[in-house]
Formats: sequence, structure tokens, C-alpha cells
Amino acid sequence: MDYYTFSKYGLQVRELDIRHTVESAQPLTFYADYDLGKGLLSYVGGNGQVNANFTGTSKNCAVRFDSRGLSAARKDFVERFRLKDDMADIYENIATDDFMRSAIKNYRGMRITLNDPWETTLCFIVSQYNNVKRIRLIIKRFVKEFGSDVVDSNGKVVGKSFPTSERLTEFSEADFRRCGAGFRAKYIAKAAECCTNNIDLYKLRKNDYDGLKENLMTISGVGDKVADCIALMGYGKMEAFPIDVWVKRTLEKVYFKGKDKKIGYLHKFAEDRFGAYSGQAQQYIFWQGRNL
DNA sequence: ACCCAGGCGGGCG
DNA sequence: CGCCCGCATGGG
Repeated sequence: MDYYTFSKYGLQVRELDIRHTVESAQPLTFYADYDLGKGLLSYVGGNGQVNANFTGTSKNCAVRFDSRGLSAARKDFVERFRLKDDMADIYENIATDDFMRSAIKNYRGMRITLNDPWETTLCFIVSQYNNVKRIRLIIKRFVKEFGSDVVDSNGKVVGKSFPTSERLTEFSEADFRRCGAGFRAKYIAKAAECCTNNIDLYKLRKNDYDGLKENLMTISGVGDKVADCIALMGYGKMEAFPIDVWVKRTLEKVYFKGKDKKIGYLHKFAEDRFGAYSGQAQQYIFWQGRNL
């Protein structure tokens, strides 16, 4: 059973809570413009500018796009918000206990977004030892400073595209520091160079999860946690389970009486418990844990 | 003022 | 290998 159908000016969607999805710290939402009070979200997708207008509830919402470029916007949106996912099956498989059931109840409709691999890489390099608000600030500065103009059919500038790795090789560590990247500026300069001249992130799409993660971790500034975030939100590897401070803290509190557990142990715990849907489970644990 | 943030690389034992 | 430390910066 599909979770979306085409409507005249957009889509009719079930199980999509745009607020929780946008607010739960995912790459798209680090630089998209939105006014959730008015149900507005706009971003530059793979098929150009998308302006979406939401009405309804998380159980059943209507999404309306500009009539111009409607089919491209629909296509982009379906991929971006993973509307083909079988949410009933996902909920059923990750609702393993009271804590998970409660998290799902609180944030039902929160989706994992699928983003461009390089965008995701840059966003999560910036995310390390940082907070969500400041990640957004820095990423927005990168788009503003280094992105190129996106124009509509009349030549009018409607937004800025996310800067490619190649584009960033035209700039230096000092330029990235000026955007507030701090000590991560060095990682970014190296990563941009690496992803332009050594690794083709788009060819890594053919890898399975293990091979992908191994390749990603050769990039400067990409360790275990960031690699899992990129695998999950940049490549759609739903079995990835990123463990940040919040997820670690929450797992230990809920399942291990607050006792310290090693990252490797927690990865195995998640794999056994959530399996192929670990990534979706992680997003609920992360957001519930942060808001406890 | 002080503390923390979706961690990582490097150095040391 | 595992452990520990420093790290830029802005908001609470």
C-alpha cells in the first residue's frame, strides 16, 4: 500500500510529519528555508527549486507545489522524504518496547530524508562536537558564500544551490573558518579535495553498507558516527545506526541502567534489536532522547 | 562567567 | 589495539 498519491497540484501523503522531520536535524533541514507555522518549506533539490505548502495532519497531509515544474518537484519530494517506505512495517519492527512505542507515538510520521552524498558528508563533518542550531548557521553560510545561483525559466534568481566539493576546492581553510567552521575547517578543505580528486561519492552508491562505510571513513573528518550518518541520510542505508552522544546516553539510560557501554557493543545491540530498520529506530531514539 | 554541542585525529602507553 | 586529549565557536 502506497503512502502517497498524486493530486492536481502535488501529492496526498500519509505518515509524514513535516515538523518532526524538518526539526530532527537532517541535512536537508540544515539549509532549507521553512516557516512551519505557515506550512511552508523550500529547498533546492536535484531537479531544481522546490516550494512546498503543507496542509492537514501527519496522518494525512496535502502537499502543494508551484504549478511550474510540478512533476519534477513531485519526483524530488517522493525521493527526498522516502515516501515509498513501508511505514507500517517499520513501526512494527522498531516498536520493541515501551520506550520505542512512546517515541513512535510522540514523533509518528518523522521520516529519514534522502540527501545528496556530498551535501550529507559536508553537513555531518560540520556537525561533529557542535550543536544543531550552529550547524544550521554554518551550513547556511556555506550555501550563501559558495553556492551558485539557481534561476527559474525567466532568469530570475530563486535560490542558491549547495556548493559541490569541486567548488569548495577553489577556497581555503581560512575561508571556511570565516563561515564559523572552526577546527573543522581543515577537515572540510581535505574532504573537498579528496571527494573531487580521489573518491567519487556517487560511484560508492553501488557498495553495500559495510563497503560504503569503510570507504567513507577514509575521508578526513569522517569517523564511525559521521560515516553512519552519511550512509543513512546520503545513501539511504537504513541498516546504519549512527551513535552520537544523545543516542549513546539514551540507550544506556533506557536499556542498561545508566551504565557506560562501548560504541561497538551498542552497534551490535541495535543490529540485533532493530535489524534492517536500525536507521529509522535511531532517529526516534535520538529525538526522543534529546527531548526527554 | 561557565558549560556544552548529532566526534575526530593524533599521540601515547 | 584502547584510551585520552585538544579543538573553534555561538547559544543557554
